Amino acid sequence: MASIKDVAAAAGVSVATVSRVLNEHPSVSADARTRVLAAVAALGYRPNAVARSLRTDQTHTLGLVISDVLNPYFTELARSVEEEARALGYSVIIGNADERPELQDHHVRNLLDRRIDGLLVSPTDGGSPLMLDAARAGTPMVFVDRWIPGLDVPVVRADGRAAVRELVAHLYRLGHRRLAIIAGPAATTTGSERVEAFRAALAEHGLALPDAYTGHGDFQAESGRRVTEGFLDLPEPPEVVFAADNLMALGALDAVRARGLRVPDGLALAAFDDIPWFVHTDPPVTAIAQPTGELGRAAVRALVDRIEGRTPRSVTLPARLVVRRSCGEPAAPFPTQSPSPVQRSTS
Amino acid sequence: MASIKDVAAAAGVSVATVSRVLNEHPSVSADARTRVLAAVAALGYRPNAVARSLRTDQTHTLGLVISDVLNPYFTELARSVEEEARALGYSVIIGNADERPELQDHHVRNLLDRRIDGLLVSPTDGGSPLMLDAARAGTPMVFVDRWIPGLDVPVVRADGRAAVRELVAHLYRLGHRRLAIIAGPAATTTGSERVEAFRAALAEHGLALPDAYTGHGDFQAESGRRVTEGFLDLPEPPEVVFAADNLMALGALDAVRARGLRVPDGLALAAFDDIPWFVHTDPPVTAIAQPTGELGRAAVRALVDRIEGRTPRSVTLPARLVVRRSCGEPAAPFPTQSPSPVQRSTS
DNA sequence: AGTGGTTGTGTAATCGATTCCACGAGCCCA
DNA sequence: TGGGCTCGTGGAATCGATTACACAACCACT
Repeated sequence: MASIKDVAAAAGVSVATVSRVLNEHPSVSADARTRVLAAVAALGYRPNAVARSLRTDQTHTLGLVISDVLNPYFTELARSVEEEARALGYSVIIGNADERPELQDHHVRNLLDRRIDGLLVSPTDGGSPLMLDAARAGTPMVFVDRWIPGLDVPVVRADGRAAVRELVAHLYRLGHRRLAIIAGPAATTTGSERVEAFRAALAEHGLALPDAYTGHGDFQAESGRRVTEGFLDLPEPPEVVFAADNLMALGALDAVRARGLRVPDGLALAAFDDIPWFVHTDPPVTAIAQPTGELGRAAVRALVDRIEGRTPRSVTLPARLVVRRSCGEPAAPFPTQSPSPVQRSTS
Repeated sequence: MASIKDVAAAAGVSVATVSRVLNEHPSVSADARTRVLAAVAALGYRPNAVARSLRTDQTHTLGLVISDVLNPYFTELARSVEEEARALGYSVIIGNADERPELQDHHVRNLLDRRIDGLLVSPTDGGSPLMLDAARAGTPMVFVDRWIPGLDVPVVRADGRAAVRELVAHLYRLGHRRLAIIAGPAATTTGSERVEAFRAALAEHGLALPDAYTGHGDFQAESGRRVTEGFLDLPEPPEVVFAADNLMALGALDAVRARGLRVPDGLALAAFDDIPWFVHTDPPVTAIAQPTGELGRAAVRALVDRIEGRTPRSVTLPARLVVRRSCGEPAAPFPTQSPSPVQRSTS
């Protein structure tokens, strides 16, 4: 593959001049410029990004470490991150942690070794020494969706509390009183926050959240199935299960179906994170939708601000409830007189 | 961040010795080794992968350009690719082409500029000059799922012909005679092959595939919806629609539902590519399942063989039919006496 | 004692870019 | 005419690693 020296030789100039042409430095004569550009075209020359990075100490690359690529929420996030990064002149290397802290560490280490310009993380745990050190050492970093408390790192996330209150109000209105939750890992902020929001919302209606109705999952489908089976085995099973993410909801759906029960009569279901498939499941699933694309874009903007010397801002956007049929009430065929801001999907 | 010079100074040796210790070169004294390792630990030194790549001309990185990240098939593929690559000591940079040739080109160019060791591509079209040149110039490359004819590049893919024949036999047995297909772009191999396999299978039953029953989609949901609406507007609409990928099937499901019809009574549906959600849709969707994980792993192995000087092999694995309820017959509650190798899912 | 071989180490070249600095040419103005 | 500009250019240092080569020290043989 041709290098800058070959181009310089072909154009009859020095490598410095070639570099200046390529970087649009003003003081290059028109004559030299055309000769260089001709040589570049003739040789099919492309600058070696590795060499450039070594010299300039910038890779124009962002690292994105997400918790689980098979989760459509994170896929959509990754997509919007890549789009916004591309628009700003950066590429993205994605690391999939699969909800495993040691894999997350592997990717963070790998990305740091590659001298990425900045790191976007949705941590699977409270943070390894590696990540904490990197943050404190000044590696540009932004947390997205989940975060690690106590670090001076901007956070871009959705606030689901209002939507969870709406959801609980909706469930209460439908007559449900025994409400259970499948929580995520307590080490993640989204794992604990969603439980707290749910518990607080229940309290507003004078309802408690007993331990037996608090299942511990890991944000993956299998745990949703396992926890739901436990609920169904209780002497007094819950009437509704609220899964803290879409994959655990999928597992719950499996478990209900495996018992020969139906949603919502046997057990009603709601989920955090809305995805296109929820419109088509049997029945369509009531969910709390995050503004995923907006979160990804905002996270990239914050990170690039940090990298380029501007001051990054944390961003919190509201999530919203999307009512479908998995909790009992058939979606109204026409707008009801409901004064609440609950949205109804078209499904 | 500490460099090799800092380590050398701290350990009281030359940079060459540090490098030897790090690369496990045999002729280093035990004494020097321990001093170097101590300095490495004390400084928290990590080798700069950028500098190393420049010198060795290897990045230990594979590029993966996929057609659409939002398609669960490709997500699963990407995941297995990353896993296998990691096991073999490589990282992966994913580029999402979104079924747009110019975006595909952008990513290929970007990856080549970064001097990735090899490229895994699932082409969205017949191949741009850039990609053809790279292949001919000797860039290690492997095609996965889709390929470009006429290039000497190994191909790792699934052969769906047998499964399509089984599907058509299944549909015929259920009494369906008017069968339509939503094809992918003719520029992709999977776009044209699936139509050909379908047409050939129909011919075995004495059925034709009229133009009116051949819809042209682009592998994304919206096109599935549009084509299906067209089918439903025909004076004599088809009884079954076979979507050439899962997203177009999702679009078809939308279109059917929007008309107030139901699957399979209003219109039966089958899809190429099976995904976890198809078990939970209303009704569960009959699909042709590819051995996705195996494909991803085989593709990485072929590419790494090529990179490391061994001779890569093309691989073709069979796809298989998974019968569910979207074509009419309720899944049998117990194994039938069917002598055919058709698999039945547990849904 | 001299020869040859092994072992451990350092010096310096190298990868492909960017960029500081020096220098010559041309111009303007005093 | 000469001093000070600006402009265009090339030489060379530099980024952080790897590695060819030279060499010193040591050992083992003849």
